[in-house]
Amino acid sequence: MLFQTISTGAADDKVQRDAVLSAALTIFSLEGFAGASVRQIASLANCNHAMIRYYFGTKDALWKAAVEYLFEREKNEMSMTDGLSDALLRGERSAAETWIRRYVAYCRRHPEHARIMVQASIRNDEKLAWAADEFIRRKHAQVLPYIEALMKTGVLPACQSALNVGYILVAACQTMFMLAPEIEQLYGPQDLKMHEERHADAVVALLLR
Amino acid sequence: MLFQTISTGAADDKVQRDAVLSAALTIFSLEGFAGASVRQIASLANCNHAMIRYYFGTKDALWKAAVEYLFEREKNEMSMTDGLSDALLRGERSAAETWIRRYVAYCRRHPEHARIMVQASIRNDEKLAWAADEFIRRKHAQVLPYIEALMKTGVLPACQSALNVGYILVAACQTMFMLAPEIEQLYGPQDLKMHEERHADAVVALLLR
DNA sequence: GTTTCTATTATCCAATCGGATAACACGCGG
DNA sequence: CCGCGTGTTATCCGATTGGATAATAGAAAC
Repeated sequence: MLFQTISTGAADDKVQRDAVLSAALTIFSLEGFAGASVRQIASLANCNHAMIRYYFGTKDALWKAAVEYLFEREKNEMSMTDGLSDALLRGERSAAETWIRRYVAYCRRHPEHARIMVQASIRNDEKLAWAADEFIRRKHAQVLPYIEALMKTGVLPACQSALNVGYILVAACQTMFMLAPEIEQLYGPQDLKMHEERHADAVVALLLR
Repeated sequence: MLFQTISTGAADDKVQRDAVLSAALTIFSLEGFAGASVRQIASLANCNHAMIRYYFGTKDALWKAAVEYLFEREKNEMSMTDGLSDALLRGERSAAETWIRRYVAYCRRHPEHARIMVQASIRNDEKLAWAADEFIRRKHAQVLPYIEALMKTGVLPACQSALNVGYILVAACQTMFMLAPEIEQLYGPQDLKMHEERHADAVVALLLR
């Protein structure tokens, strides 16, 4: 079985596989795809770099597996009750506020999400096309109707393009945590948990009506 | 002289030096620092990679020279008349709108600025510390008083932290152009000039009161 | 106990990298 | 016309990389 001399069941495979994928997310997000080395990821996950190749194949495939793992985790942590989704589609302000607070909390907990995807979106290569087809397009199709409904009820100001508003909203939520190292470089160590509440307040105050 | 067999004056040095720095900005922003190679940059600038080492030193030094060039250009293109700066410090709405429109236009023209600095701000290394000391701190000291003044007059909603509002504002302006490859991957080739106006409208409508 | 299959590690390889140095070209002062 | 110094290129080097393969270990089947 995976990464284990003494088997204690299939769950171990998953644990160790998750350790590799989690290490991959960390290294890829911090170093970029080109700057990350499979050996570095293996070292962080306490395994041999040939092991990673054996189970995940090429570095590209490892990146895709890590991104799949990332979006799967996001789906679990950000899953919407039907009630919230419906309220958003009705353009209700309280639903928008709940949604923003949950997303800001997610961005604080998992800054590697924005980090890895922003770097992928800057480099216009096959991996971006794959991620777009596999995840990003789907998310746009989910979020843009919310934006349009919120603009219709006036919770978000009416604009020509919901797409632009969507990018502004998402960027407003995630950028500060994505750039946490910059902020700590400028202002010293930060209490990010405090920033989470403060930042969600700011996003709500700035964007919602 | 620089990169020239037959001299036609010192201006050529600057032109060729600018070509290298411009190429460096392009490659660094697209590939990241680790992913960029000095040979690739030299090739884009039509010179030998040893040439770059001769004039700029290490890869780190080249990156710093490129970032210096970047911020110098920004200073030229985004320079404020005293009138605009004073109006912002008085918290005037029209000044805020002018400022946002100019910054959005800059982000559209030079997406490599956000790309290179975001990647630097994610990787917490010596280069980030250098950029923070050299440029970022200064810019914060310039912008945060504007934010505070605009909050005081109610053009921006009052918030606990001007810093958070500042990051939201800057992120709202730059993210869409930084991620242009993603948008084109999703929706096909875009008329970014049209997006510039549309996006500035959206930022103004969403953030200003 | 032996065989077999698979998980794991050790090793190897060609390519590329940043950086250093040697070789070269060529205008300029003598 | 001839060194001389500087701009430029060619080449070399050790390190690291992604990837491939050989060697090994160790549990399960028999």
